[in-house]
Parts: sequence; structure tokens; C-alpha cells
Amino acid sequence: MTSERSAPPTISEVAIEAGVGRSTAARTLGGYGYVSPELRERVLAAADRIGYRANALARSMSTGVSHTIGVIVADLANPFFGGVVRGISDAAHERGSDTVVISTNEHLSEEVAATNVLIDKRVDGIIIASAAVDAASATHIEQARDHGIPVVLVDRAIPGLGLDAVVIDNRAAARGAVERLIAAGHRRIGFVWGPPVPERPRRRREMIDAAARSLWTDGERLQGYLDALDDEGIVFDADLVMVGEKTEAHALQEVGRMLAMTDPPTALFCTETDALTGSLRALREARLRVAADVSLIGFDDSSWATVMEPPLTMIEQPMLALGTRAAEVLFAAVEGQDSRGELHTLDTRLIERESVAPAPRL
Amino acid sequence: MTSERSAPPTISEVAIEAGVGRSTAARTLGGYGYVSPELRERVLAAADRIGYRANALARSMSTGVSHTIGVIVADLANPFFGGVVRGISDAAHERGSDTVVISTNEHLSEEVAATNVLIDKRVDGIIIASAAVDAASATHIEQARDHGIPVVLVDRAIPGLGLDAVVIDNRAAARGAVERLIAAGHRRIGFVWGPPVPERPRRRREMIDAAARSLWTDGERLQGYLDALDDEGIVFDADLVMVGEKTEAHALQEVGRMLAMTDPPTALFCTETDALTGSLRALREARLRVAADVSLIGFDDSSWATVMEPPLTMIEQPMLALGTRAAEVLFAAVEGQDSRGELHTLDTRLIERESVAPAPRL
DNA sequence: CTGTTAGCGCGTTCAG
DNA sequence: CTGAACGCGCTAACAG
Repeated sequence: MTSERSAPPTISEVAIEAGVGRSTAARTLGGYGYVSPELRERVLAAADRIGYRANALARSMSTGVSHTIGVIVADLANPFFGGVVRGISDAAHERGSDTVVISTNEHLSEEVAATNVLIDKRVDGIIIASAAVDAASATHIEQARDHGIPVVLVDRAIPGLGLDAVVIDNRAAARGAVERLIAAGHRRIGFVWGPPVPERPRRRREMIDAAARSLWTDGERLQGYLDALDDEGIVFDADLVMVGEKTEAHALQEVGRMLAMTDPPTALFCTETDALTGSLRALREARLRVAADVSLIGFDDSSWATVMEPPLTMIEQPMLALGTRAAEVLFAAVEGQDSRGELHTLDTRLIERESVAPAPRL
Repeated sequence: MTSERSAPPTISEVAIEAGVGRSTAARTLGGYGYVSPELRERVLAAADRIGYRANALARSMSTGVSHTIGVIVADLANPFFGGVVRGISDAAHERGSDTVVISTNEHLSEEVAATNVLIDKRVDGIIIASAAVDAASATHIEQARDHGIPVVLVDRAIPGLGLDAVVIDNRAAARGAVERLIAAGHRRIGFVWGPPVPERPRRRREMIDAAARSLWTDGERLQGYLDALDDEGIVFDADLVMVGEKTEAHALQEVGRMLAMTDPPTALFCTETDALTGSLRALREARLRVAADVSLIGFDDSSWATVMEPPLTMIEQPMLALGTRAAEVLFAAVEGQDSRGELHTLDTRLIERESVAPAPRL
């Protein structure tokens, strides 16, 4: 109602309008130092009369804190990351900070660029679900720390780097799910979403290494799968793990291949949402029913798992909690508590529904 | 490898390290003005020797542009908004800007606070899926404009405010879906996700107004539903529209109520994802099958709609495109083009699958 | 308790 | 083509 599009009012203009010195205005508006009730009133009145809003940039310049944290994930449109980021931003908001989010498409180069941008913007801290799999490929993270910016990892840990990480126990979760399948009598269990390599590794070790090289969580989940197999003395069959591009389309193809084997899997463990939908489509194409013909357990509980026919047994990840916890750990670091790269592990839950049935008799 | 945790290096330190004047360093590092190749080299070398990174805050102070845009949505964890925000941030990234996102839980008060924060941070522009339903409740948006910050609306328009908005044609989309149902012979069609009022309005006008008062999209979709009914001369039955809290649990309850009527709906039009899952659960509880017993069309195509049994017919919204388009419109405004509050309408698509079957004979 | 003064790090005149 | 000086809006020590 006042100005048209001139420069926003500054604290000096408020001071003039109120007829006081700059710093008196600054003190009341900035909420620090002492100022008499009368002047205080005058300043406040003047401020909103001319529509004053503090310039947070200028404030950050002086104080050195931006009240902004940075978040780097692979893809914000992925509901998992959407949930995590929401958790982070809620916790940040509670502490008076805002959140800038950058998606990297799982490319390390974009992650490095994103980190630099956040350093430039002088964010107070960074939370990152990194595509880096070892310390060697995480120099950009150390660079942030060199600039005095605390970093905490979320969803994915990076071994060897002394960094705090908030994660779930992927290995134990996977193991639990596969054990559930084995308990139902299954011995041929497909693993959907394996290492993204063109050539199928034949040896266990190679398989795990290949998976881990791509993504920390992938390696852990595959490990858990093997743990369960080992415990029950089931021999590992490399042909039962999906290999290649991690897309729904390719999962469809790989599961189709498995189903066509002479000794096909009677159960499937899907480590990701797209792996699950791909598997479901493969079953449909093969005219096989969930549970009745092939049992199934998925990762990342989604609302729709409930309304499927039959309802799907899933491993639930606490997405929001991963985010809020990561933010809490970050703020602790921002406030000076330097910690020794702990691994903060949150619980998962196997939600049993009806997609696991007893294995068919031989 | 160099500093421990001292203050980040400034441009002056680079100048000293390179043995040149401050502004020579500033010119090469800032990429403006002329500087001899030799000195240029020296400066660059010195810069990365001491790990210099420009302070974007200081730069913004001088230039007045922050290379940051703000986004306000109801809930980032909602896959729809996740997609929209991803689209926005991709487009912004392409133009060298970053994105700070704030969730408001659909509360106007939080939206106002969020707007103020963004004004304070001097973002270059704001994109907002507003909870405001009319100009009177959107004063915070005008305030942003008063501060010279362009604003564009996404997903939801606000009538009466001369603001650019990037939306889909909700009314036409809803109408198309309902017409499809009518074409299949249905005449008793339930509308799931109606006005969130405790008391069920009996008159059409009241019903629409109640819906529109809560959310612009809700009003439009209900209008489209009525348009289709009118066209085919089907009488409106207030008992076929859900009323009350917009949650999956309540949808379950309301659809259960409809199904128990003496003249129950033979088809359901669900305007939201949670409305859809709620409806699906209600059908399951009533031991009714999708298509065979009750036809169904949903809004917001999701990957899982494909793997349901039967696959679901859905209205697809271009989430990413909504975002990228909104960002483009915003940047046009940032660069000075002032436009006259246009409505940018993107296309939706009715994806026909198998959840619509002919209505049962009477 | 209030006003004055000096920076924060960078962009941008303006002389040399 | 290079270096010195001033200002962006605010905080923070300092006198009065």
C-alpha cells in the first residue's frame, strides 16, 4: 500500500521515521541490547508503518550464521527422499533455519558441484545422502569441513570417513526379510536390484563388491540376503540376483528371466520400490499370482502396499525420522559439539501382511 | 589439507597470496573487467592453493540478487509436491539458482510466516501452491510483491489477484473422467474428497462453495463432476459426495457409508491419492471388486496404479512440468517482463486401463 | 540506556 | 589495464 517497487526499507529509514539513532532501531528490531519501552514502541510502529523487513543477508554477513542448511539427495521426486527432506526441514524449521535442497541424480559430479554451491552460500551445515562409496571419492565433503561447515550423512554411510551418519541397519533388515521367506519354506529366493554391472559376477565376493561399489545400501542389503542364506545352509545361486541397470523396466526383464529358469525362484525380495513394481509386472506377465505362486517382500513401505491384492509384506523405513534425526545431529555439530563419526541406526520394521505364503511342496 | 577451522579465505587473502591488488583478484575471480593473462594465472593459482570460495552472501549484498528462489508447498513428503518441487529446482538449477523449500501443512498462518522468511532472505522470486482461496486472504503475497519479489502460483490459482498461475484444468479433467464413467453406463457415481465441512450441504451451490472455500482445486473438480452430470441429465445426489475431514481413514468411512446405501454408487471418482486408497480399502471391506462390482477412476497417476489388479484408470498430472513451467514464468518475471496475471494451463491425460467396466444392468 | 564508529566480503566507481 | 576508496544493510564493540 506504500512503496511501489523501490528498494526495500532499511533500518536507517526506520530510525529516521521513528526519530531515533540507527542502533536504537537496530537493537529493537534485532532483538538484542537494551532500549527503553517508549522508544521501542516508536521504532516498532515506524517499522511496520513503512513495511520494514530485516535483510537476512546483511545480518548473516555480520553474524556469520545464515540460518540455512543445505540438503543434497539423489532425487527429491523420489517419495523416500521427499519424506527424509520433509523430516529434515521440519526439524530445521523448529530451530529457526530453512532448507535448500539440491538433487544430483546420483551423479558424483553434480554432488560435488552442489556441495560447492552450499559452501559458497555459507550454509550453517549440510546433510547429504551421498553417492560416494569410499573416502577417496568424498573429498568434496572434507572440503566442506575445511570451510568449517559440519556435514552429516543420511541414509548412506561412507566407511573410512569419520563422519556422523544416520541410517537404518540395511543388512539386518534384509536378513530379517529373507529369513522370513526361508521360514515359510522357500529356498529359491530372487534378489531384485543387484549390482548395476553388465556382466554377472559368479562369486559371492565379487557380487557383493560390485553392489557396494555402486551404493552403500545396495551392498549392505545384498550382504543381509547372503547372511540369511548362509544361516540356513542354502547355496548361493548367482542367477537369482538381478544384475544391470537399476530401472523398473530392467527389473521386469530380469525377473522374467528368473521366472523362466528351469528351477525358478518361489519367492522374491525386492530392495526398492521400482524393483518391486517391476517384479509385480513380471509376475503379471508370467500369469503368476503373488503369494499363491510366488511370495514377495518389498522395501520402503508405501500406502498402496495395503490396498494391493493381496496386501504386501514390507520392510518399513522411518523416512521422516531419518530426516529429523539427521537434522538433530547436524545442529548439535553446528552448536559446537564435535563428535567422532558415529553411526546412528534407526529401527526398521517388517510389516507382515499377506504376500508371503508357504513354499510349494517339491 | 591446509587450514584447520579458521575463517574461510577471503578475496583479499588471495590477493596477498598472489601479490596483486584486491580488485585485480576480485576481477578475475568475479569474472568481470579486464586483467592480464599473467596476473590472471597467478590469481587463479593462489586461489585454489588456499582453497578460496567466493562468499555468495557478500556478493548478493552488492549485486542485490541472491540466485535463490523460494518455494512454498503444503507438504514436501507428498509425492505430488515432491514432483513439482523437483521440476522447479531443475529449471532453477539450469539458470544458476538454488531452491529453498518450506512446507506449511496447508495452514495459512505458516504460509504467511514462510513468505516473510523468504522476503527476509531476499530470494529472487517465490513460487507458491497457496492455501489462500481469495484475494482477501492473500495479503502476504502482495506484501512480497511490494518488496519487489515476483510471485507465481502453482497448482492452485487465486481468483481476483492479478497473479500468474501454472495449473491444470481441474474442472475439465474431472468432467472428462466422470463422462467416461457415464459413457460406461454409470449413473450413480460417488465423488470422493468433497468439502471438509461437518454438515452435509444439500444444495449444489452450497456444496461447491464449501469445497471451493477449502481449496481452489477441490471446487474446480467438484464443478467438473457436476458439469458431467448436468450434460447427461443425471440428477445430483448430495449423499454421493464425501464430506468431512480429508484423510484416508475418513474416505474409507464415507465410501463405506455410500456402499451401504439402498441405492449405492456403481462407480467412484477419487480426486486425490489418499481418497483413492481409502476407497480401495472400503471396497475391500465390503468384499466388492474393482471394475467387476464398482468402477473407479483416480487422480494423480502413480507407478503402482499399473500393478494393481486390475490396473487403474487414472488422470495423469504433469507434476514435473508444472514445476518447470512455473519456474520459467517466474524467471521471466525476475528478468523484468511484467505480465498480466495469466493462467498457464497444462494438459492432463486420462490413462485408460481396466478399472472402468460397464455398469450393471438394472 | 543511547548514539557513534568500525567492520563483514564483495562489486563498482574513479584516478593512475 | 591496475590499485585505492566507497557502499550494500546489518551487528557489535565503544564511548557518552
